[in-house]
Amino acid sequence: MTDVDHVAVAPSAPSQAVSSQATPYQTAPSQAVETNRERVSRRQVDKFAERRAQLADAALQTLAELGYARTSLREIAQNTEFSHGVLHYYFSDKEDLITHCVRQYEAACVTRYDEIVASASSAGELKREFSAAMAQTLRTDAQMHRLWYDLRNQSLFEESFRADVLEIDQHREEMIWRVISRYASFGGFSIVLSPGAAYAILDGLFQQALLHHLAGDEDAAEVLRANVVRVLDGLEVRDSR
Amino acid sequence: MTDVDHVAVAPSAPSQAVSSQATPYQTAPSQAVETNRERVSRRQVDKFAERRAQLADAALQTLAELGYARTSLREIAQNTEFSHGVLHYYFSDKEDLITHCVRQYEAACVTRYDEIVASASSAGELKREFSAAMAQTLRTDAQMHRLWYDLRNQSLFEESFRADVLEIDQHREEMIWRVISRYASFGGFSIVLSPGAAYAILDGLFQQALLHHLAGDEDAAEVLRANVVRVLDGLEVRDSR
DNA sequence: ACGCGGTCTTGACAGTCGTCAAGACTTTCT
DNA sequence: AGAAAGTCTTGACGACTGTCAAGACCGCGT
Repeated sequence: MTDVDHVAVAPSAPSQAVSSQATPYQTAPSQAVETNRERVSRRQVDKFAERRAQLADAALQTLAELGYARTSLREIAQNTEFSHGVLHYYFSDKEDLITHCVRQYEAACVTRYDEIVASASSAGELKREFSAAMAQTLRTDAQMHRLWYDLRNQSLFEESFRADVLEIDQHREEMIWRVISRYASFGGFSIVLSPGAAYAILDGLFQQALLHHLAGDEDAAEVLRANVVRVLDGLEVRDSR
Repeated sequence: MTDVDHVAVAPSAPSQAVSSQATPYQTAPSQAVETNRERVSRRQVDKFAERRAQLADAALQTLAELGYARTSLREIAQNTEFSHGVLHYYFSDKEDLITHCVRQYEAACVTRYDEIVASASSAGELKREFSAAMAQTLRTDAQMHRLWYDLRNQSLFEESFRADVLEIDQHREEMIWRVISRYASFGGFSIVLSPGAAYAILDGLFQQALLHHLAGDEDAAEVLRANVVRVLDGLEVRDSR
């Protein structure tokens, strides 16, 4: 009877969570009746979303290890306590899984420097801590960063990721701009560069450092730090003439 | 007898060209004897190298269309008048083919701005023409550029391309530096940025513009041009204080 | 205690991949 | 012209891929 819906798309209650993308229990139904069944379904939906997130995490780890081109669903499942079939229980297909991965990645990456912005109390301190944080995340999270660049590059060929990639890129740009504009307000000058240009410049420096770092260049992080400082210095000088 | 060598690796005379990577007829043998056979072998080697280049061209075109992850040998052969088997006659395996592609790509890309450097007669002219040329190649050669970024990214995961990628990246950096240093000497100032940093910054701007251009943003090229001008202006101001 | 719905495993499917052997065709040399 | 070497096609192979159906398992509510 409902076997097709059951297996192919998703189980009955959580299926709404899959298709509508919004947490289904926010659309409050008649609350007086059936509160019990409602609570149950909510618990199920939570559990469903939780496992989805867990599987997407494993997928992210696999993607960061092997890269997009060499990552298969069976390989992802092997970084998991489950078998490969479970992926099609929680995701409609591979594209759905990777899209979910991309969105899940965003949450962990887009607020990276915000606490530095919040805690710094001078232009010099912000400059020092921001450049050091970039060098640090290069050393610590190189795999995740190369995954991001890999996925962003895929979006140059495959339309399906493009919207999500552009959205994440926009958020990264805003994150950088929060740093830059705070830096400018500390220093008492304004910025000639647009937010987009500032982001592109710092991203270019980071990407180059990532390449050299992964190629075994141990100075890459330090060079990156120095270059970031120099770029920030350049912004400062530019407006104070 | 020599069937294995014959088919799997390469034909007898040109096989040296495949394995030794250097043009075999540069290692001049005894020239007095057998000049005839020598001339023949040379012609064969030329023809062999020519077809290799032709096939690598088709592979480059396919890679630029589909991206590394989705390019198969059969797909490459379909952009060709030959069948898929011929690729294993001219290349030992897929890695060999793509490595050859990468090296062949380099030749066509690394001298892009040199004539501008040669012909410009002032800092302003160089700045105008260089930024316009970057915008122009973004519009015209977007497919090839996204291929380059794709391959460079693959080298973050796969060691085999890394050396070639780093070499090409180095040449691109030098190409940019020829522009920048010429620009500085026209303007009568020196540059604070290292060649690597200057390249990374411009490359970051270009890559961002490429993403937006391929996403349908028609202003991307013009924005790139303006940003490049602004960066060059920044260099100029920096040292003249 | 029973049954049902959600969860997960197993095994298979059709398709594609890189690779390679066998042989047909073409060019070149003697 | 015949022989030999080079070139290319054909078809197959084993491995791997995404997908999915069938059913086993398990915990919960009744």
